[in-house]
Amino acid sequence: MKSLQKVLDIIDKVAETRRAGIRELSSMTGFPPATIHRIVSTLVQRRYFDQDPVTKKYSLSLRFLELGSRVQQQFNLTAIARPHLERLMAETKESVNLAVRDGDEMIYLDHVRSDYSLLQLFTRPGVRVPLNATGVGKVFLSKMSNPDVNSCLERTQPKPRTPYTLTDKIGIQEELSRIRTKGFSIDNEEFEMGVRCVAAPVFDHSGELVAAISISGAAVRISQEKIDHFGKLVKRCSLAVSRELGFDGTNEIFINQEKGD
Amino acid sequence: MKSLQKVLDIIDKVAETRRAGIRELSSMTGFPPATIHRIVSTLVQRRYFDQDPVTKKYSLSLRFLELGSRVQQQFNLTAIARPHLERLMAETKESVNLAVRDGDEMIYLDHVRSDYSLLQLFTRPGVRVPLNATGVGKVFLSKMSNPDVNSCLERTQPKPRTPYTLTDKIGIQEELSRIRTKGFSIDNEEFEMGVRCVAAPVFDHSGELVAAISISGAAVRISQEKIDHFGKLVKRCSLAVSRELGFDGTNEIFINQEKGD
DNA sequence: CGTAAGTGTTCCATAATCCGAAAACACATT
DNA sequence: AATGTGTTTTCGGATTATGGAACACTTACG
Repeated sequence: MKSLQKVLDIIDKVAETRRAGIRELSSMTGFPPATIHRIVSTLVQRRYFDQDPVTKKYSLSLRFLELGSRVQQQFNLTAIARPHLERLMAETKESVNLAVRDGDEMIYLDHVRSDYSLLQLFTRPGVRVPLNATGVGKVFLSKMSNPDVNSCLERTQPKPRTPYTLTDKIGIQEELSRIRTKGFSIDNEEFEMGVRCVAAPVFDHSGELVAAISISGAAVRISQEKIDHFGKLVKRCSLAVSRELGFDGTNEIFINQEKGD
Repeated sequence: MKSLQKVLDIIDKVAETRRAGIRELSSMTGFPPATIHRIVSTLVQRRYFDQDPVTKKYSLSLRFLELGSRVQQQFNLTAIARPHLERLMAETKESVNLAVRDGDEMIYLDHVRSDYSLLQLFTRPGVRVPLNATGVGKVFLSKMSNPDVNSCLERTQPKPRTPYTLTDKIGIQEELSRIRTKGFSIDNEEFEMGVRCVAAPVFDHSGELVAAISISGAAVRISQEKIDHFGKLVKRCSLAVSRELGFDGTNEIFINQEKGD
């Protein structure tokens, strides 16, 4: 389906640039303006795109917000987790997030913002973050086999986001084995300076890892001593969600479950 | 662009049904299975659709959540309004919503849930509601001319959602003129039994109506006496947002500004 | 004020691309 | 093993997308 490929290229480019004109899209994609115009005007007619009447530039319409909302609903995980996330926020006074893996990235499904903290990590549902530099991502890495982890790192070629970001294989392997022992992961200013996270896994009825829950907040408030306490709380919360999904084990299936190569 | 029309038909149908197989889509759209398959497999390849490996059914992927999130960000309105919405929630202890008009419907951009109320109106960002039966929608109707209101009602043919829903032109015209006088609109169990809303308009720098903010909560808690007080609060809040958008008038531009036919 | 440069938009002959009936395939269920 | 479900592949034909070129319109500049 060659023409559809072009359509999706255009949608991707418009999403990247937020708003773009026909000529602009033409030079980015290499398709002639007439082709772009035909595709884009169909998208406008079907209300998938908006066209600014004065600048003539095109942008994604609210239709995508609507469709995204549908997708979020389909994950009844979100509905199940909500009350637990709110309780965890109340217990810790820190923001709480729910994320799932999508390919080589994590994608946030939901979050409960702390009313107490001023510093907020930007985790709107739909935002993507790397696996290696986040608490939720490392939870997923820790459940993968060593070769899988390596090939994932190969593919994504993670760049250090802060001086603390782990990017070398050996460092990451050590970190993952620590996570498997403790049952929760820590992001110690590895994604954003000044922000620490503590994250734990959510399993479904079959014991499959389906999501991760994290507490995130200013490093000044999440001291080293607090981390173990928060780890306990986030594990309890994620276990409660797992239970509602029909999981009958414990978080401790992590322990001593080193993934070999 | 005929083939793109088919693609969008398929996306629409999958969004409606949440998940669908090829046969199912074929009978819904009238296109032969081979056509559906070609389109859908391209969408899967480009990660716009997911295919359940066991049931083979297709669904919208997280890509749509991502794109929807982008759209929401583009409305920096959301970012500007956020703190005001939170303050309004704190003042009223009721849930607060931000919505914009999209065609003949309203679409929610953001909401702040009350921690105090058990009964919650379901207003996730991206959800659509009719213009005539909601507080936020009536704000937009009240800024339209009578003929525009009538033709909008003609197009949408609103169905009563509760015994209180206004659907006749004369009743609505009276209601709109009341809104123009008061500067805020009321949804008195017109959308959902047991739920009352109070909504006010947000204007941009050019004085154009761009959004509406509403307080929504259980009718038992939002008594008739409270409505005027809430009206004052929601007007103050929406005016504060309007000011941040560069608006230099007052909400009272509604008053005595009857739209003629 | 007029010319030039830049955009979005429309047209149309050409052939590449999409189409869809039918058949093959995969996989449960009986 | 047979039946029924639904998915996937094939392939010749013609519908449909293509893209160069012309047009309309706005903005930038001398």
